[in-house]
Amino acid sequence: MKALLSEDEQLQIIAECTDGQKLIEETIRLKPNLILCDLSMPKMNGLDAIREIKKKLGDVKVIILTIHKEKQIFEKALQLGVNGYVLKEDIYDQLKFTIHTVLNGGKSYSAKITEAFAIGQGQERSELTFELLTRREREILRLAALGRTNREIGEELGISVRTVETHRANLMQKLDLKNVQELIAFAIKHGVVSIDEMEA
Amino acid sequence: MKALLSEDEQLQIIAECTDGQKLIEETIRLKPNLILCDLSMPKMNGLDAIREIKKKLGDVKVIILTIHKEKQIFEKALQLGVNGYVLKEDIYDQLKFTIHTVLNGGKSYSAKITEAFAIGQGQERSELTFELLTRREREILRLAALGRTNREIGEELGISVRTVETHRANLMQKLDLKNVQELIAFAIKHGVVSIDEMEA
DNA sequence: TATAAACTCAGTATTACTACTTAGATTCTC
DNA sequence: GAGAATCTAAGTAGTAATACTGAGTTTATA
Repeated sequence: MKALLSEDEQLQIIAECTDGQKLIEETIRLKPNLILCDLSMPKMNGLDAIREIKKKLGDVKVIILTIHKEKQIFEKALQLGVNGYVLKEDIYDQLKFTIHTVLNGGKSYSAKITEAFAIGQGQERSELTFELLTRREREILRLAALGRTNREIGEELGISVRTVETHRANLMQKLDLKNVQELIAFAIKHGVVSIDEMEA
Repeated sequence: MKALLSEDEQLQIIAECTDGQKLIEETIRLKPNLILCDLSMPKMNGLDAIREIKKKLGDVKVIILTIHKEKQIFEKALQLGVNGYVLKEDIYDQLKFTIHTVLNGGKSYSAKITEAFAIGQGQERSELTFELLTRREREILRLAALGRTNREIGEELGISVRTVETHRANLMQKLDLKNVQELIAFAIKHGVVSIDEMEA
């Protein structure tokens, strides 16, 4: 997202904050024109941070980017005087446009692709490492990423736990993954699982 | 995403497929107007699946939604006659619009929010459960989601492994999480970690 | 300043995963 | 049909996480 926004010459990203406390500190220090922030952050809730900021620096603009469309939260945000409120689901509008274009017989290719053509960039490394996996290994990668234990995977596929362990060890080695977290990160980045189908 | 697309009356989602093989089978069975698919899928690669489909049912329209802007992949997709190619980064265009509106002194609130107002829906459960966590617990949630072992977390924070275990157990119980996968899913959904900062 | 909340640490036992190796059965391919 | 790749399974050993419990110390706040 940072890379994407940086492409816009009218924008300059001067800081990134990992929690609400840092957000307040950095805002006071750097006095930005605009803050783009989520509501759920470590240490301090986004709305609380914004309240602090608006108290100390009333003229800074704030856009909320969140998944929350709960009335209470939005009203609270409005009371605090936020300038923009973007739902994460809004960002799919581009996709909708493409769908309708295609359904009407047209074609639509991402402009960024053609731009990339001119520059001649692009690497396939990660796609290739994924190709190294066998069918069984991908199946197990998926189930493991979804939170199944080896025992459950074995039951689900009708094979021994030991076999699952073998497959899992092989795919971990092929992809150079060190733990479950990396396995999940890989699975998400390659579309083997989506965040939505993951529990919790 | 399914929920989002379903809102459009002109669209009707008649199937969802978890892998390339099922995609082929279902396409032949249901003969949809349009297929929206990723490139990375279990069992069979997206492009291979599309090749099969285009061979058997030439008139079905296909939109690729992917993170890949590699020249080779896009060219391969073009050769197969896909009708649309959407980069996942394209979908941030809506966000860009809001940013510029706000920077120019305007305000911009998601239309979906005001719609939701009329219906009066919305729940805060997950936001509240997150609030249950203490500062220390959120710190440990974050580090655990990023792949650190309890031992590493202890060293990083200068506390005993046993303390980390306690915090971890407490936060798992508070959030009703059963395993690391759910922990990660929760962390991602609440913006405690982003997929990008996760290794692999 | 009392009281609660948060943070700290450990004992004990169990379960899950990882590393490394070996090896037979099946399936695909040249 | 030979050979490779894949799928299957297990032995052994070690590491990591979880499920309980109990308990002392610090910190915030009413």
